[in-house]
Amino acid sequence: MKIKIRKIDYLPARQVTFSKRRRGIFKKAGELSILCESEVAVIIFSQTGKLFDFSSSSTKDVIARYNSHVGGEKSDQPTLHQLQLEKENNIRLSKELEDKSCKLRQMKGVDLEDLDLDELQKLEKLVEASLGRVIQTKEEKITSDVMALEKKGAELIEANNQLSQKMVMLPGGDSGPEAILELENLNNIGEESVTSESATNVTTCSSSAFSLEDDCSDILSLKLGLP
Amino acid sequence: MKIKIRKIDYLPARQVTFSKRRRGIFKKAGELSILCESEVAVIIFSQTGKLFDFSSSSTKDVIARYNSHVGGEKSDQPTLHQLQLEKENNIRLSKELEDKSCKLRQMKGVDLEDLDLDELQKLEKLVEASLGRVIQTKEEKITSDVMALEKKGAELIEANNQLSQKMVMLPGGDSGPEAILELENLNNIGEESVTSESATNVTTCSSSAFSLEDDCSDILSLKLGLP
DNA sequence: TACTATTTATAAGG
DNA sequence: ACCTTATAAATAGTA
Repeated sequence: MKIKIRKIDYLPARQVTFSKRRRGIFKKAGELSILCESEVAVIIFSQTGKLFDFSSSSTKDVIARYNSHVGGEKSDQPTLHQLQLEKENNIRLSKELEDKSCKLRQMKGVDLEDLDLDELQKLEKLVEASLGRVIQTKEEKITSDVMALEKKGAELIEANNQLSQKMVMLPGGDSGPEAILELENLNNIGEESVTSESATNVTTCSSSAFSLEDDCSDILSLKLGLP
Repeated sequence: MKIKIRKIDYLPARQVTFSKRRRGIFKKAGELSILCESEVAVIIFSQTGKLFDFSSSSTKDVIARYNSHVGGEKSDQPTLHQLQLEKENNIRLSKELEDKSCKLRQMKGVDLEDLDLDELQKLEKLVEASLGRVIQTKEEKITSDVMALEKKGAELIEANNQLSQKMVMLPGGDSGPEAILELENLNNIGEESVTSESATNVTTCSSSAFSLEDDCSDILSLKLGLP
């Protein structure tokens, strides 16, 4: 009764064998998955194109797992779970963003209709305190900027003095005196364009609310009347 | 030598059985595909997660055929592109959130180190203006709250009067007089708990910054000494 | 589908 | 991992 493993020509016999062996394989697959705690899927298409499948869990899951193991190459398979996570993340972020926007608007003193009196008073205190800190920071900034300017001005004057001393020792050079700047000239430039090195790492917060479109050239680029 | 179909506890035996039966299934699958001219794929993940697969043609092809047979359900295919979109969306939201957080902190007067003088001055003006609006809103609120209170107080007094008039007409009822409240009593409650209907739709902005944990019971729930 | 003769798979042990 | 062997299981052919 042994048979050769080659196509069974007689159709009814083939159909019977197909059905018997198919059940046999499914049974073996189930046994394997239980005996060895493994995940198994069997997919069979009959000659007529009919689909039969068996899986210890879910054929789709096993296929997904297969794709994630095999398919670094192309296909989709970081799969639904990941997509779900991303979507949840998205929803969370949107909520946080909405919350922050709401608070920001309230800090700006708009959209206050929904606040009750107690909240309004707390908000007032908050904004008041904020204003105090801003003013204090601003004043500290002015102080330090002025000090930095004075220091640089003094250095410039010193440098200028040294330069003009060298000038007068050169033959035919009488352009020296015009290059000398006094300290007062430097200080009077004042609050318009004090930025020297502070505006470099603000890019993290591209503040469109309080624009930072100043890009004044460095005050040190003084044209000393030199070639 | 018959065995029960349940997990083999002894690891080495399990491993041996796994490999033997796996080969057995693969052999059977190959035989079936030849004998009956069918397309077969077997996918097995060992307990340790290792993948073994067999197919009469190509496991991927069989999976593709499986998906086209099963997959009218849209679940798996739109993923890759969609996942990409979700991720980009996520990144965008994160950036916006960071930006909003930064601005919010600056509005609160912290993290001002990176601002230059010009920006600080603009911020000061902004906060100043905000404070003005908050104060104005607060005062409007106080006015309208007080007016609403006065109106309700008047209505209550009117209602009370009508009730006590009915009381005196009833036999044996002398609990009437204590229920009467004067307008002054109502107004003196004042700023502690004025919220009547304004705190319902604030939930969109769960303000932890300026807490809104007031939940005072309605001022209208006056116990008139009735049964 | 059911039976049975036979082959095949495999559990246990070396 | 590979053999052996006893036994269980699968199955080809038949009714």
